[in-house]
Amino acid sequence: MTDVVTEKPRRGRPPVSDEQRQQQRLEISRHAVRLFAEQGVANTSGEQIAQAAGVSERTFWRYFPHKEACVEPLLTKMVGAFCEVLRAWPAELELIDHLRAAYSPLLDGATDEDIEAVLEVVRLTQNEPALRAAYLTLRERAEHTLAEVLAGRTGLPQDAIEIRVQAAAVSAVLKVATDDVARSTSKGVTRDMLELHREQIADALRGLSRLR
Amino acid sequence: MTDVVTEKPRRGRPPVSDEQRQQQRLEISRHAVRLFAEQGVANTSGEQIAQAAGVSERTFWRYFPHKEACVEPLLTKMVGAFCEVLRAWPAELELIDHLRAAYSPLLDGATDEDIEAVLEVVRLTQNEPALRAAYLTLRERAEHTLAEVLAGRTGLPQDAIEIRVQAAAVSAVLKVATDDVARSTSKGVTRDMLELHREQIADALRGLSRLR
DNA sequence: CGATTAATGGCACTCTCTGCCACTAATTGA
DNA sequence: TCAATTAGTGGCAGAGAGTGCCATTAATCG
Repeated sequence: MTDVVTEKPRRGRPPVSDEQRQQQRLEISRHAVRLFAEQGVANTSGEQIAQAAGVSERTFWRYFPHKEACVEPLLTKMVGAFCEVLRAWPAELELIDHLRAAYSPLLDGATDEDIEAVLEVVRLTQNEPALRAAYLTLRERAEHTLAEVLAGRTGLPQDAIEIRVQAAAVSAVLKVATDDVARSTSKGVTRDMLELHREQIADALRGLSRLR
Repeated sequence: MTDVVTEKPRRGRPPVSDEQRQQQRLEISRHAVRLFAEQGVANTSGEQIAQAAGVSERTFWRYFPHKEACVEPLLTKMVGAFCEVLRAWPAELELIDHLRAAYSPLLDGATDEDIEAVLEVVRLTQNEPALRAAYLTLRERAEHTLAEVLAGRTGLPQDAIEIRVQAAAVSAVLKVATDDVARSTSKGVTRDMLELHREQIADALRGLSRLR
């Protein structure tokens, strides 16, 4: 009956935990991004990244299917943080108010270096088409998570057009605001700027209605 | 003074016109897309595409910087058509009403084969990550055009946050609706479906306001 | 026809990424 | 402590992607 978990008596070396793997990916990606910023994507080879990260080239290609994917671990930090906040969106609140109350973009749970690194990556995607494509792909994956949250609130199915449109719209708002804050912090980040970022998102959400 | 056009007494073979070049790109892309659909992107080599299109591999790579770009000519047809409609948006009309009045998605100016081909490509992008990335990149380029139109209507600068957000949102609406129509026409297209597509876009635009 | 400029094709070469295999690491049971 | 088992790593070979360079061909003008 319950074949849900066919208890296999595990033997042999156990696979590394998912967190460990993510950690390793993140570590490699830091080196990759630094090299991308210094020399450009085209001038940075997989071999170079692998060497900088202290693994063999073969192993590097096992961690990343293509070198553009090196930006994923860092960008996921940011997109994921937003999704988490959205998950915690209480039913009785307006989205804008919730964000004002709960969204400290990148502020909590991340070190200052991480914030700087993430913004650096976003800036990179603005000049490196290949990285931009990876970024856009990542964002679209995140839309599914957003849709899940929105579906939960409205009772509509997760793949309803209205839900998917709203998810895509929220994602678009976040994208534009993030691009903007990345640009405006190219000469250094201050708390003020990140606060401004949050207000921009709120404003932008309001601006959506003006389309009518 | 007027160095605007330094009249060069042209000599030698003239460069091919832009339209001719686009036409050639389109022709090659048809072969590419057919092969992509038949065998998958990964199993289709540049050499194969070139051979099918009747040009040398070297020339093929001059027309397309990477093979994923082969979907651009067809997809541009669709995105471009929408942008054109938006350009013609009269100031006194609501967007939704304008679309209802003026947007025959892919219907005018395109043969039936073209419609089928475009929808086929969109469907391809849903299963082929590499093509999806190219599609998303193309859409983001189109956002600039949308922003231009929206800026013109509101008097705001083209790079104002509000404008960029609205452009991204409209683009997102169109994306979701297009994905949907592509999916629902996998077994053949009818006029009805395309009409429905337009209504879905209108509905989706309305749905945006419900985010508040 | 010669001079000039554009487009194409061919060749060599680098880089990306994969399949395969040998080797090492971690774990369990005898 | 020693097989047996399973996972991760590195090395090597090779197909394919994409570029630089040069010779050849095509189109145009005087």
